[in-house]
Amino acid sequence: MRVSREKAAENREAIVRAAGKLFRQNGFDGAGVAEITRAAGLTHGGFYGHFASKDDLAAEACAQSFAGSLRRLETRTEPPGRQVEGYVEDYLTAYHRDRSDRGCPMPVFAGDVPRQAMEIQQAFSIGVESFIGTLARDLAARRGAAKPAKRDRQRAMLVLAGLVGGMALARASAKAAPALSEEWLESLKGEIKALV
Amino acid sequence: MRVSREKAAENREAIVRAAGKLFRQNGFDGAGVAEITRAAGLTHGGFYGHFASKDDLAAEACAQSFAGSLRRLETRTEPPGRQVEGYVEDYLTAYHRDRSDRGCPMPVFAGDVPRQAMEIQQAFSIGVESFIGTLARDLAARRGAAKPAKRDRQRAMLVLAGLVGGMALARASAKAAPALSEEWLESLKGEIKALV
DNA sequence: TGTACATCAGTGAACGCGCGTTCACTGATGTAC
DNA sequence: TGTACATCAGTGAACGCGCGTTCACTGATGTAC
Repeated sequence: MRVSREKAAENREAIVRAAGKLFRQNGFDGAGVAEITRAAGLTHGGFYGHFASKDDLAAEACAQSFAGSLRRLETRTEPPGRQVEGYVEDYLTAYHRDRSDRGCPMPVFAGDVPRQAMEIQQAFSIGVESFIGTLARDLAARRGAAKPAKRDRQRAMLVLAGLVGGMALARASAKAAPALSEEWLESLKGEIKALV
Repeated sequence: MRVSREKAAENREAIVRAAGKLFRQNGFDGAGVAEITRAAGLTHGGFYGHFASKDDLAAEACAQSFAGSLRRLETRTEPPGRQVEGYVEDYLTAYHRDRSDRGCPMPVFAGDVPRQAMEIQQAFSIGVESFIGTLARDLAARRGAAKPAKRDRQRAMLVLAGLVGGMALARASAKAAPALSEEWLESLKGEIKALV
């Protein structure tokens, strides 16, 4: 049964949104086309009217997840030069650890991206580059510099690697070693904030 | 056709070894029982005489990969207090990035571990804990301290998170953004060595 | 504005495929005498 | 030490299942007059 063009566009958007949640929750290989379209309130049959393939959807969902995650860094309330600190504080929380479906795509996807389709790898790299740039700009502002220098970018990359690695490791130990998982969040919060 | 008990033990070991390589190369879900046993020079039929399940093998292969990786940290030639620095230098190399099948299990596995069987999560957490302890001991030695204090452990966790996150991100960008991938290795080498 | 019909978004059954796992069988090993 | 036979490590076909993808069909939408 045909639906209006407007409704069809909404359905497409609902699929991308559901995919963003489910891929972040279960990984690219852990969420199927049928599960995703069902979560969007549809059946899987019409899927290929909207997307060329599952990889095509995954690349778009990856890009959208990055955009949403980056927005949370760019719309912070702290003054410039204090935003990275606040972001680190919000990033290394039990809530973020336990709700990967709403969180940063990097800790969930990074390990699998090398084995995914090229369009997914491209969307991921573009997202990472945006994060580095935004972090570096705030680190430059903290120094009173107008534009980020190489040292800002390098420090931004250390901060990002620490956040992504730390969150991935905190999640990996959450069930089998909960005390270690908490320690990841607490220790890194202190160590990384001391870097900025 | 039956083989000797000695040969059977060798076959079992060959399966674990092949699994360690293939899981690190293709991920837990990306390497199958048939592929692994074939790489060990066997067929898949006899697999369940050696292991209760694929997850059972994965847990053992994970533990063995950690042991081998940890050995590379514990048998370094630098004097105590200088070993972390050397390890960082070896870790953040193009060779390590391009040969994940021979490298550290953490960047490959961390993202998928939360969705794996509990025995795999346990093997992973035990391995991570060993790494933190060994890194912290060397950081303590650098200070001239006999035993690692809390600050050594926290710093060790930052170093480990940076290495693991950095390597995962360097691999994720290797094909789609090779310049960014190189930058991950170079920038983090400098930044992390400055931490110890 | 109203009518007739072409369009096409979405449905649900079906496809081929690869996966983890099972099982009847084979034949060399290990053991009892 | 030699022989007869029970044991069991490994083989390869087969299983059920879930996956991504395809397709004939449905019926409301959008359009031509």
